[in-house]
Amino acid sequence: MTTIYEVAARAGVSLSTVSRVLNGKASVNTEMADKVKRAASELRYTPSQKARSLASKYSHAIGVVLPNKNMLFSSHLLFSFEHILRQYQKHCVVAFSHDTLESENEAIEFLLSQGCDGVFVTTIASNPIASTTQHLQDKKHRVVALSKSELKGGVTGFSASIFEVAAYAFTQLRDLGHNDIALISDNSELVSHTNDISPALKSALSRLSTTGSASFRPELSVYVGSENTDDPLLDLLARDATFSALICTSDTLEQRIVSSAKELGMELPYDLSIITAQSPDSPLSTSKSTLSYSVSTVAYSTLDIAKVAAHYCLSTFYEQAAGEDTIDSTLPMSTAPIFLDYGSTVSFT
Amino acid sequence: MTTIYEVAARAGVSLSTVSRVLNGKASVNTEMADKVKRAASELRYTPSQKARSLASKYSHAIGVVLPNKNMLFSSHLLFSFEHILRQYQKHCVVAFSHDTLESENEAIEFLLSQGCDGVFVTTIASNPIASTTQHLQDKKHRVVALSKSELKGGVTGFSASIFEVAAYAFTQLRDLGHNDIALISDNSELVSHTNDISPALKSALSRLSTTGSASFRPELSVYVGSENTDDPLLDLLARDATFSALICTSDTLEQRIVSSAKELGMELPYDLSIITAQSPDSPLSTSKSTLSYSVSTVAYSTLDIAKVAAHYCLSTFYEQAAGEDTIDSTLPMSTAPIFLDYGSTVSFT
DNA sequence: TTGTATGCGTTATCAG
DNA sequence: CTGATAACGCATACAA
Repeated sequence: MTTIYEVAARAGVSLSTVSRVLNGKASVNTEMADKVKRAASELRYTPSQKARSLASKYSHAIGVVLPNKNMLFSSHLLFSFEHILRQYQKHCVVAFSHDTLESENEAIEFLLSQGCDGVFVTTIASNPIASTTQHLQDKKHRVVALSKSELKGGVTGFSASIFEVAAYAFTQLRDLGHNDIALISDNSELVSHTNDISPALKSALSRLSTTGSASFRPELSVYVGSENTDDPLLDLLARDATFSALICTSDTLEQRIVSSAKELGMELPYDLSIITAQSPDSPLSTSKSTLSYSVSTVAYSTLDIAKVAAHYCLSTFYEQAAGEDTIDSTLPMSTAPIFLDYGSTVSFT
Repeated sequence: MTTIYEVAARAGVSLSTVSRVLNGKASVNTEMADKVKRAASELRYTPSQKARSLASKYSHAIGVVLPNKNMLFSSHLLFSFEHILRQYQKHCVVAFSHDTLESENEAIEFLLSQGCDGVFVTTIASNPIASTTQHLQDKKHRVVALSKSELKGGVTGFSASIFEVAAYAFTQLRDLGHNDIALISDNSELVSHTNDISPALKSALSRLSTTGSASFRPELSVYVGSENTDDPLLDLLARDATFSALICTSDTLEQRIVSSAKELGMELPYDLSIITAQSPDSPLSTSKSTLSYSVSTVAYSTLDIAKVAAHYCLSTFYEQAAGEDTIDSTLPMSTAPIFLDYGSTVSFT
């Protein structure tokens, strides 16, 4: 193991100079810096993270708490998350929860005790964040959470919930010229008891409307159907609902709608445009490519979620305000990034 | 942050005594030990991993290189791996490869440079271990690999390959009383060019035969069919092959065999027992429960692979020879553990 | 068995 | 802008 002393000796300077050059903190004489750099590369010097973490405030380790459920989703998320953070010389320490509040807290404590600078909690499946707030209160600044619903108690984080995805589906359809849109769901996050769209969805809609490209259209009419019947589509039509587009909230529901539409002699997507708003933690089906009809899927992209998460972690755990544009911004970034996901999606024609 | 000094002060002993008690290395006076323990728990003392890793030889961090492909498999593996190692106070640092030799080596180097005691490489998808041997030569003792095929160049590790799974399928069928068994596959690891079972499978078979519960039966007759025809089953039968059981090597192949058998009027599993030898890195299908016929699946259990991996890591990276029985041994452990996997499997009747 | 002293490789805080 | 020197918190060889 080659140390900083050896580099200093070879470059003929003091070790503090070497440290400065390699960390780029203070300003150094150019030629000295060159000598140091040369010496370092010649000796293939790699700073010891162990010593570095002891001496400095940071270990550059970020903990990630993963759920036991929805492994496919979370591993894709982890993939992107690690990829981004490695570019910042951060490494990811993982610990799985078993989808209980207790095991999740155990995992957080474990990661923190192992010296992580902070922890990213992705256990959105069981969504214990809200109730665990008490426990996280004192270590707020060391935990970033990804939740299905809104975060409470001032815990840093963001939510990737179905209503934001659904709202995006609405705007997509609206931008395509649809003014009469139906939504079939029994999800209480989307549909309220009065069989109307939920307040959460409404606010998500208005958020998107103001930032969206198209102007807000108040004349948009929305029909809400329940998926809890034999034939949701027929049921909705029987209520004199007239709509040219329809949003459903799961793959299985979509299958039913499509076959039902075909039985009714409808042509897709001419008579009816169908779009599936996929929940972030639902197992993303990859069999879409076999569909012969035109159906769109809108869902969170794990890459985008990872970008936001990385942003939050970097700015929460470190001074380093790795701004929205510091991260590769081929894609825009916001608190609620929404994107078509997985190439298997068939787009509108 | 409460340090070891404060604990020592509160217990009225020296800091080295505290260190000894907490690490259980040397022998200590019982009552002193008690005082120390009490003081430690009262102060909620948590040893600093940062200082510990600098002072000692180990960081207690184990790197895990994950592939980009077969995410479902590798995340299940990671889940078990992390679960086991956490009990040994080890934590897992992950880094993904992008299924290229270059990115895999990058990941290994990154993890090592971050202070990991060793790295567990699970990139069995692209199986680059054999060719990267050169690069791992000098850090042999810091890398444990999970490979699809045999490891070369003395790299520590083990293989979880299809032929070991297939061999297990053979013994299963043999133990059920089948003497005439067919194997349908085009996998060169299983079937050699002469349309016979491959040498690797043969040796795996004999390995299992000696350790298995049942005695070896040399009179076992094996028929080998190709899956590369319209109707593999019919093809095999046309060659006057008589067998009561059949092994196939993938889910899709199994589907074909089953439907073919039904067309031929066969009753499953009375006329023909079918077993699927699932490759370790194949996406484990969870839809088996919908099958109405009796088919068994034999595959590596990710839990067992994780156990073996943990064993290797513990004994390779640390003196700590976490023997076969140190690890929870509800299930037996060997270099090639084979088990029924995922509850979705339908067993023989 | 217990306490003391030194080292681990950096970063950070000072004087110069 | 540069070079000594003191932390960082713990493990460990060594002395008692």
